[in-house]
Amino acid sequence: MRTLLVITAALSDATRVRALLALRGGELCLCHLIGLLELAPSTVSKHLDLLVRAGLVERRKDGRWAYFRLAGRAAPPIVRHAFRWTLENLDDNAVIARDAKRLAGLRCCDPKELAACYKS
Amino acid sequence: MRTLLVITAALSDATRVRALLALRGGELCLCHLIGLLELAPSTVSKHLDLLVRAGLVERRKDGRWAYFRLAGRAAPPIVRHAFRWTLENLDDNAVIARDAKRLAGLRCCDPKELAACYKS
DNA sequence: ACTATACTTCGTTTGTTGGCGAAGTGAGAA
DNA sequence: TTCTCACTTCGCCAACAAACGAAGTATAGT
Repeated sequence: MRTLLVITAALSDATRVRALLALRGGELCLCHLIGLLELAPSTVSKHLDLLVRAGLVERRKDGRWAYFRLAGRAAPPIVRHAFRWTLENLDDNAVIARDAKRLAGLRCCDPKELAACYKS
Repeated sequence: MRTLLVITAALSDATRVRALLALRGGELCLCHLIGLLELAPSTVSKHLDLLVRAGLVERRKDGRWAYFRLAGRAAPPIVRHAFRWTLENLDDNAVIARDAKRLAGLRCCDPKELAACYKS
């Protein structure tokens, strides 16, 4: 029950669902997500922390950077099912479409060159 | 997206999940759920209203009584999947077990005889 | 050693949610 | 018609959540 509630709570916020969708295409570092979501670093960090705690996302540290990716095959069924449900049930949405578009631009950049990327 | 968030929000509260589980066994009127959840009538009514708005539960009025039941086959896929996910992923839990037990006692009563039922 | 950078944690503010009781609505009983 | 009862709506309060900036941590570069 607790696990279920933690997951539904994590999925009940638009920002977190957007982050989850962004990670479909593979690993991203926090600065990518900050650029995408256009929120303060501390806010994005907290959202991702919630997703990690819910087991939906995994965190990897590399030097100063924190990389996030979707939970993999090792994740418990409840997580994999939740994720599948989310992806299969997203009606087309202006914000999601915009994110996908902007993400393509962000992905091409290494974190180290993100500053330059923002200018474009 | 909006639909998805309404559903996850509805499922992110223990009281509402308990109500949903109680309805697995079939239709219940609000007074049954008040007895089960042990909360104020207004509170339970509000919770059920949220479940109805999310499309997870249907309401039927009969005289003074309001009967609630799980959304049926006519419900959209997103709802049916959400419901299946919820049911399949409930670890055994003390509250849920207690609810199931108490519910058996409540179900035998017509709403009209609930008062007598409470005494036992 | 010092600085700069990437992220996290802390404290505050503001908006939302869950709970209650009181008042309102509407159907059946007297 | 009047009363009662089941439920809903409203108004309030306490607890929680989302946002921010500031301060803290840790790593890479100078």
